[in-house]
Amino acid sequence: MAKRDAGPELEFLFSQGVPKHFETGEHLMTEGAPSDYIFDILSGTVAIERNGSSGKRQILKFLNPPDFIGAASTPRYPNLATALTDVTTICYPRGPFDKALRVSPDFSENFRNSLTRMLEASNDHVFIVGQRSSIERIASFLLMLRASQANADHNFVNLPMTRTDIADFLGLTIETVSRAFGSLKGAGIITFSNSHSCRIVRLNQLREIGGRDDFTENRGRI
Amino acid sequence: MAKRDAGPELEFLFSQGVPKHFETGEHLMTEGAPSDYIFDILSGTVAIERNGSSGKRQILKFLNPPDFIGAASTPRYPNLATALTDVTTICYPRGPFDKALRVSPDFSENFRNSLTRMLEASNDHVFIVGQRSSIERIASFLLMLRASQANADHNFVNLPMTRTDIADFLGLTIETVSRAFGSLKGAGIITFSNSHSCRIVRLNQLREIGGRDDFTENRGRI
DNA sequence: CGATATTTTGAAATAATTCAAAGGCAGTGG
DNA sequence: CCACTGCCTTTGAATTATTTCAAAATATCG
Repeated sequence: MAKRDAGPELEFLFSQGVPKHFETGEHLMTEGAPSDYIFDILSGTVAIERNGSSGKRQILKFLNPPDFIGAASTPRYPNLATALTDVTTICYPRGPFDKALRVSPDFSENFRNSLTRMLEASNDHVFIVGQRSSIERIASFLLMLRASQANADHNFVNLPMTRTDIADFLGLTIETVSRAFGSLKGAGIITFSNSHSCRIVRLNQLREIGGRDDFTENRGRI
Repeated sequence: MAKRDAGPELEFLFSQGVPKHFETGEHLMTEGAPSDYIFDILSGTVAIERNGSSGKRQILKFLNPPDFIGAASTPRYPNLATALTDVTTICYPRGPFDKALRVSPDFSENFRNSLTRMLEASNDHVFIVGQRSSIERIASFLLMLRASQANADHNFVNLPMTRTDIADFLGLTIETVSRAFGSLKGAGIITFSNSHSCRIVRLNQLREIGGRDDFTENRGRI
């Protein structure tokens, strides 16, 4: 989320922020609810998901600090947001938020840039799910997590979500996810201490499998 | 694209617009090229695509009037834009465009809403490719085209793109696309006059298969 | 009309899913 | 502290949807 450093309207917006806490499994917003709030994530992991009429579930994004939720331009949220861990947020009402967007070009530009990044992340997601094998998807996924987690040990990756969540994010089943992790492990590319965290042992091989060059962060660059 | 009705900066921006024409197969922009221009599409169909290192191709979006291209916040375009038909555009340099975004809250809001809609369309895309069978993907695709084409005959759908393009959009092969069209035809749900246009005969059945309720346009609504 | 590219159809191969069961881990209560 | 319970994950075997490879049919274009 765009950070505080200018203007009385922004000061006002930030003064309107209310801390909100969610426990694992709670919904920050539900499909069809009025899109009255925007949440700035301070800690924890949130899944944005869509539940199809046929019972299918697709996770659209995993969000972590400093992401925010509630970009919807529609009057109601189109998707469901679920806390995968304990989550703390600051919750801003949409009124002052929109006001700040209109009044502050800097704030507006920051928000626009965030939207663009989310759009590019979605494009990456479509590419992964549309074109890649299960092992490649898992490799890309691990690389994405690695990039988004500023761990002291860069090759240690946290997996706060369940296998079901990973499967629903990557368009696979939990069994396929498990087998893909298994074959990366078997190839000596990653190791597991427990099932919710792993260590990348051969980063270059993982990058090769994951197709590092195919993603936004690494394209369109000088 | 946000349309003209206010302010001197917008007047200036619009005065800077240059008409550009592209023939089938030409690129409006290429991966890694400086993102110096934004194109307003006046006619024709453009594919935004990503070509993976392994030779895989994913079409991220099919764009038609009044869509625009070049939202990239990065200094270089991350994706490739290809004209699928003859395409006419107005090309705006990024400088005045960004200036207009900073100066006009209305213009900025329009652009932000466009970005949000694109993001929601991407989310739909992820859902389709991640969760649905080949026939369901084709059904959704036909419904999307139907919605985006304001044809006099609402159940007549143009397919300006090739089967390869459709396959690369839906994460399938051309053979699977062909077979899926074949089974919808066999079920009497659609008919073909030629391979680049079809008629929806049983819209409700197509909607059932396509999962109409699962998409942004039909959710988050009152 | 002939040549080339695109689309459709067919048969075999394969990646992923489904169904089924075992293994591992965390929390609860005795 | 240990056994029990329930949940999540892993592994196995069979099934299936989609892909791949190959060829025929159809459309497009000079």
